[in-house]
Amino acid sequence: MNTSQDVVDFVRNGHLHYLPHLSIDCVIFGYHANQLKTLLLRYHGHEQWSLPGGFVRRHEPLSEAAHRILATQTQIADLFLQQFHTFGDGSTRLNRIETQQIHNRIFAKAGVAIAEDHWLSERTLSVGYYALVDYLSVTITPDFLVEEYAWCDVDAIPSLLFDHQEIIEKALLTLRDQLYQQPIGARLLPAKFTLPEIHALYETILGKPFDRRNFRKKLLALGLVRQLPEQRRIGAHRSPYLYEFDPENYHRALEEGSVLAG
Amino acid sequence: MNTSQDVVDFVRNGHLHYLPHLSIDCVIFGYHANQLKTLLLRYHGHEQWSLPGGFVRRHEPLSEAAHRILATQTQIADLFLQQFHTFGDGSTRLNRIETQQIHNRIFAKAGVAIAEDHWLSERTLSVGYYALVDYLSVTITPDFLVEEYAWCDVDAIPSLLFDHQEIIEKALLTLRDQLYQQPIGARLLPAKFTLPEIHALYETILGKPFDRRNFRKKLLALGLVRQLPEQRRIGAHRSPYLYEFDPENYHRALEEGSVLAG
DNA sequence: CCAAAAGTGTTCCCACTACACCCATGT
DNA sequence: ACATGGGTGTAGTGGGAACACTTTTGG
Repeated sequence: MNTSQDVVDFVRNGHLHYLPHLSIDCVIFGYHANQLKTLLLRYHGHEQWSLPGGFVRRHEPLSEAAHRILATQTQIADLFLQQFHTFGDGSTRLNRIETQQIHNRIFAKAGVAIAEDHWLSERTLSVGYYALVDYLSVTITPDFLVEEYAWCDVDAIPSLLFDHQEIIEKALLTLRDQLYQQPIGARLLPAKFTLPEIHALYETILGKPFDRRNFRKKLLALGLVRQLPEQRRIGAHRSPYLYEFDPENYHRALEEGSVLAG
Repeated sequence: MNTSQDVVDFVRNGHLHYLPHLSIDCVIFGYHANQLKTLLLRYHGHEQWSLPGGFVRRHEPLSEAAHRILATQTQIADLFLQQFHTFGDGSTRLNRIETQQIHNRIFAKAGVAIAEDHWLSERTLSVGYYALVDYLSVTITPDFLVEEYAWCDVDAIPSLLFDHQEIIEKALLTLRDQLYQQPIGARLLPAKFTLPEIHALYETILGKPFDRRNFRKKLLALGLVRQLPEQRRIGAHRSPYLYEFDPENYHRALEEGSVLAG
């Protein structure tokens, strides 16, 4: 939503166009400087951070809604989006009044109030999607209601609104579970990357160390990556070679669930 | 719902107590005679079969709703229930009129009609849960609206209402993916089972053959099962030994994702 | 010259694979 | 006796694990 008027329209007429009681929350993962990060935002009037999210139109396919929500908040060239869980157990149980207050503080920026019987004040389940993006190719389309955006290291997530903490944790677990079934490496890394980069990425996601030599051996033995003649300059150190994924072997390995050396 | 009056109340006042636009569907897996089966039901007035399902109360945690729905339709001692996907892309896109007609045929048994603007006629997303049960210890609590229940072999599923076909397929894929992370074997088998039983179960779920000797060797090497002195009589053949799971080793192996021999 | 990071090869052993014959039971 | 299904062991090998020194680069 780009203008105050958009927001007012949404609050007044949203119930005609969106499904109540259901939202979509997106955990956007990126990888930079050997750190796994997620994109968070902070609404006007709140100190706590939130996940990007939105609502489903009344006749819109669910996955289409997730893509639309992501597309309106960020401009991401090549997007991988995956549903991972639906949250409705509310470890963070908010009552109607609390929900109303949170929304009122958000929407105050547009000078519009949310009543206690407004649909946004009601209980809302949330479908969680995770997105994998190339950190460097993301640009953000600022939303009228959002005061700031930030990439946060996943091991230093600040205090979050609603049950977004729980959603991120589940997304991380899913990432770990699916590392050998989904093209997670290829989506988080740029087209050309170094061995230390992919090595650190796997260590970060799985939370355990891998022997560098065995790791490279396995990648090459499975034909997952190809070494390029180019090198990258990284300052006062030896220049690492660049690699690229071999799409065919990579996707075959994902289907078979081939596990890398540990 | 046990009586005509229950059904009438539900149709008239359900919107006050349940969340609209959202249902829960349960794929109940059981294992018997070396066949993986799911429990299906057929509503009065329909030739097609359906998954057991229901709606979420307005302030009821989602997983609690799933347990309640299962508990009212079946009496299952020891239940393992796991959310696996939320369906809202509608490969089976039904419009309002078609949805209304399906519900009208179901609810006709109670002599109550569903209007075109009734909440049950509207677009509904579905949260899929799969349950693992010990086939022999399930007893069914007949529902007023259901004409018959049946366990169907998963490789001979009949034509189903709504998008239930897709839901079962996704449940089976999930079962396959999670066989080494969730206690699927232990929940589908009775407390004591034979090696040929568990062997065939793994072959069925993963859809590929395992060498009998290597399979047993691996189970014992990981300490997953203990051989008991008892045997089972199986008619005109040699009596197989009974085994039981070693809970401690079994759960440790699941956490590590240990893979059995292929 | 030094500090920091990247590149690289070998050995050992365990665990997976492949494989076939005998035994128990009921008819 | 026979048909059916269950029980059981070994040998070979390939892949995973462990492990340390050299090279590059910039300051």
